[in-house]
Amino acid sequence: MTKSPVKESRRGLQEVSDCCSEGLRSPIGKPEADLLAPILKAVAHPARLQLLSIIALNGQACACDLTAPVDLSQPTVSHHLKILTEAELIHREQRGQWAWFRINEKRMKDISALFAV
Amino acid sequence: MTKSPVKESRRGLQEVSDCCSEGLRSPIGKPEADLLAPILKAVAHPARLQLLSIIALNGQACACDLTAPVDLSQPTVSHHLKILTEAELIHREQRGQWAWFRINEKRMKDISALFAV
DNA sequence: AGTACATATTGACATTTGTCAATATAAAAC
DNA sequence: GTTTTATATTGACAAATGTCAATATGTACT
Repeated sequence: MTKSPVKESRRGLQEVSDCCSEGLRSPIGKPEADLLAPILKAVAHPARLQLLSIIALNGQACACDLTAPVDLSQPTVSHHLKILTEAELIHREQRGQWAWFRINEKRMKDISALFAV
Repeated sequence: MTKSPVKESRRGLQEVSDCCSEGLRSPIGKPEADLLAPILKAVAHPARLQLLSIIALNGQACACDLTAPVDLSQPTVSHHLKILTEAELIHREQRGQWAWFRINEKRMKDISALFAV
């Protein structure tokens, strides 16, 4: 066995807390910054903040209930949910014809820790 | 006295914790989201994360020491520092010909609290 | 007032982002 | 299998963002 290809390719946005457990006070180099920025970018949009809030508030939420409150078209909301999902800020689960979303608590904790004093 | 014009106009990015002290679990409406998003946007960039980290790490930092580590041109770094300053994530202070920056601890706490479980 | 140094602004440009209408796909119900 | 309902994808477009070279402004020292 020469190399573990799976673990290597699977890193991506995976383990934020691995790099920056001491928050901004531990040095953030370019690699760490490139890992963190897309996650924060995903959260840095008014509609996506609202979506996160609704999902967090109810523990879970169906996509069908997420279009009205943000006052955007269905495709646009679907797009925002995809961005949140790909940043692993939320989990997606198919139930029948509905898509249900839950908060990824770990990611929230990671972000919170990053800015903790 | 009919209205307080100063307080009204001065709100802007000012008091984040006023709206969202219970984090994502308290409902975030459009007004709150529009208040928060620009602040998070300011932080959601690799170079700006690195800048924040360096400033936080040293307690303070001179602009003159911030160009080299992020490997960008002087105008670009100046631009990023302006964005961080306008989002009130850092404080700017002129000392002679140098610009010094300090972290705005309150803002960090606010962001941290927003994502706290 | 003239020079040297630190930082900011301007203008230009390529890239990315947010949005929707139209369409496609998936899942259930009939 | 056809129809309905929920969600995703595509394609197009305007707007915002990140970057730099060139230039301007500010601050101190002679």
